[in-house]
Amino acid sequence: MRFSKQRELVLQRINSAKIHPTAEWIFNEVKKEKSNISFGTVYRNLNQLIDQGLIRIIQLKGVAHYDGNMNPHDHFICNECNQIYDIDIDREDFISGIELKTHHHVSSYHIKVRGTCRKCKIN
Amino acid sequence: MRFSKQRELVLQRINSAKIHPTAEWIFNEVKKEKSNISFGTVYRNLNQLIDQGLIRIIQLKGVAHYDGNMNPHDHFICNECNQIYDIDIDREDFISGIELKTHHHVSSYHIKVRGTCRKCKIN
DNA sequence: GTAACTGCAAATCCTTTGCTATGGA
DNA sequence: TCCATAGCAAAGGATTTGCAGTTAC
Repeated sequence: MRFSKQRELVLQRINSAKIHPTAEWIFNEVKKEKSNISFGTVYRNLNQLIDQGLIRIIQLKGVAHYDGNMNPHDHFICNECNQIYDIDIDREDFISGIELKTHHHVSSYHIKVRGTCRKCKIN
Repeated sequence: MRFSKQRELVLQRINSAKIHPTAEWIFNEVKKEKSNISFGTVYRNLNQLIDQGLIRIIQLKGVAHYDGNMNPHDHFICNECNQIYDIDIDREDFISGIELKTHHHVSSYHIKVRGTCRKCKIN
């Protein structure tokens, strides 16, 4: 992968962001420093950074958010303000544990597990 | 909510489906019985069924899938074939527990917790 | 020099919406 | 009758892609 100022800026903004930004947010941020950057470039670089394992994508209501923290961790999404918080999950006393630790009110959770299914393992 | 043949068919297909279908799959299935149904109708009914708490939506790679099983449960998504399996998660020995039970190979998981965050609780 | 990268604009994909017509209660 | 719902087609929002020019190495 060749160096590019645009990709550097995209990664920088994700890593310094306190939120889990969308492509649009990143685009607007990078634009402040490189006013002629295009959306195509932002998306192309985001996909490359994912392929390189430097960032991860979080789909929320069909909109992609990006996260530069590659340490395994989970997320708390507020139903009101839609903000995404990082959380470390302690599996004992699942919900009460989260509530005690974070002071959020938990109404539901969804665990998404990925891997290779038993059918595909054979092939 | 008034009765509609279209909505009945949409719900029926979701509930009898062994997969977690997309709007497109549901549209094609219902079309077999009601050839003039439109995509708009399918989407409108899907959103209504969600509002009524009769189905739930699962976002996967930015595409909506629908699930008629409202019992709290989680999902296993195969990296190869993208099939979505229902799973019941036993929090002890998280990954090994899933692998033993399902015979899938787990490479990662992501827990999405929802609720009201500590900031929004105040307001 | 050349392959990767860019900006731009058009295309694509999924989903929603405006409109007029239809049909359930 | 009356209003929720339908079909159709156009609009919308997010993301990808084709192309011709530019840049890192």
